[in-house]
Amino acid sequence: MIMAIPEKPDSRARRVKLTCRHDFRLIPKPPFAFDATVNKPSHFPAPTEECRPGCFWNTTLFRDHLLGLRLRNSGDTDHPSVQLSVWSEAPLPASVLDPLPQEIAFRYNLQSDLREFRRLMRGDALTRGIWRRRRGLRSSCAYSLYELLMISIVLQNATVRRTVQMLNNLLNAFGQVVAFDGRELCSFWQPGLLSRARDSRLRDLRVGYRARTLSRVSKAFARGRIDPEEWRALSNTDLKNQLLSIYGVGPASAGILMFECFHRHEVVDHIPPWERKIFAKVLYNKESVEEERIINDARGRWGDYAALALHYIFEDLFWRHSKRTIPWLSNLIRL
DNA sequence: CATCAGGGCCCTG
DNA sequence: CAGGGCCCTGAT
Repeated sequence: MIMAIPEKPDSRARRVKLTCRHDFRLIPKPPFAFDATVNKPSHFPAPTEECRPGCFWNTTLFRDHLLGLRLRNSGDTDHPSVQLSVWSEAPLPASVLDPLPQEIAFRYNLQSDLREFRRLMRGDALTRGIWRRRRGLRSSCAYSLYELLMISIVLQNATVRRTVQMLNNLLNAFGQVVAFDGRELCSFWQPGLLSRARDSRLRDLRVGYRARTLSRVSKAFARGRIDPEEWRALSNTDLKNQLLSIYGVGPASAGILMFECFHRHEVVDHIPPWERKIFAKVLYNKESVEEERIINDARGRWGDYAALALHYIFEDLFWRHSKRTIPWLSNLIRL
């Protein structure tokens, strides 16, 4: 488990209280592992979310509305059910409320059919046990594409500590502190707000050369020229090309977005250096292995589910690490 | 004190 | 298509 301290919301940020509440019930396709889907122990802690067993809170901007979300497990792996509660400042118009359950179902990939994947996992000696422990885990993202893009950008060429620092600085400067359901979380900003910020102001937030990227991406979103909901229908190749066309998005960020945001479980085109070391150890018991080899082997073993299988292996490792420290893994997590 | 790589990406030759 | 440069930070 990454032990960086999630900083408390800062007094510099504006505060807002969300008092309107709407409730929905979502029924995922079984098997569905609630905790393993909402909580990714390999991720760094973000002040925009909070996680407890059986419950998850986060803020997000959806169709220009600031929302506080709570997902609560009200079923089990084989009979899944999720209570979704949504808080907002004012009553939400139908244009936001109606598509919301679908949106959340998409973000958590609730309707994914895992039968073929299950067959592949159980047919492989390495993943059989992992499937037993984590069956029903999905690729998921609690955030919009824009929000995940901001996270991807602060991940670039940075260690965990620095990523956390950059994100917190940005959230404090441009986000809000959001109170709902008895807790306070940070929220991201509207793209337009960041697009108008001066370069020097961003530099002061210690984001370095990423200032240019953050600003250009925000401009593109503020202009409304990017419609991520349309991109969901694209083929893997077309989607990847669209993502790569975004300024500041290269192979590593495209990989994150393809998998976490768009749930493309087939696509493993790139494995970043840090993950490469971890897979080298887990899959080959070696210090380092060629990226090409890891990718080809994964495709051979898990076919169209190579990315999802690697994700299961990775998250299972971090889940076990959070229960009982795995020394070699501690050494690879560079704070 | 200096130097350097780090969970990339863009741009140039 | 290889490699330099880029902001910062902590490690050496």
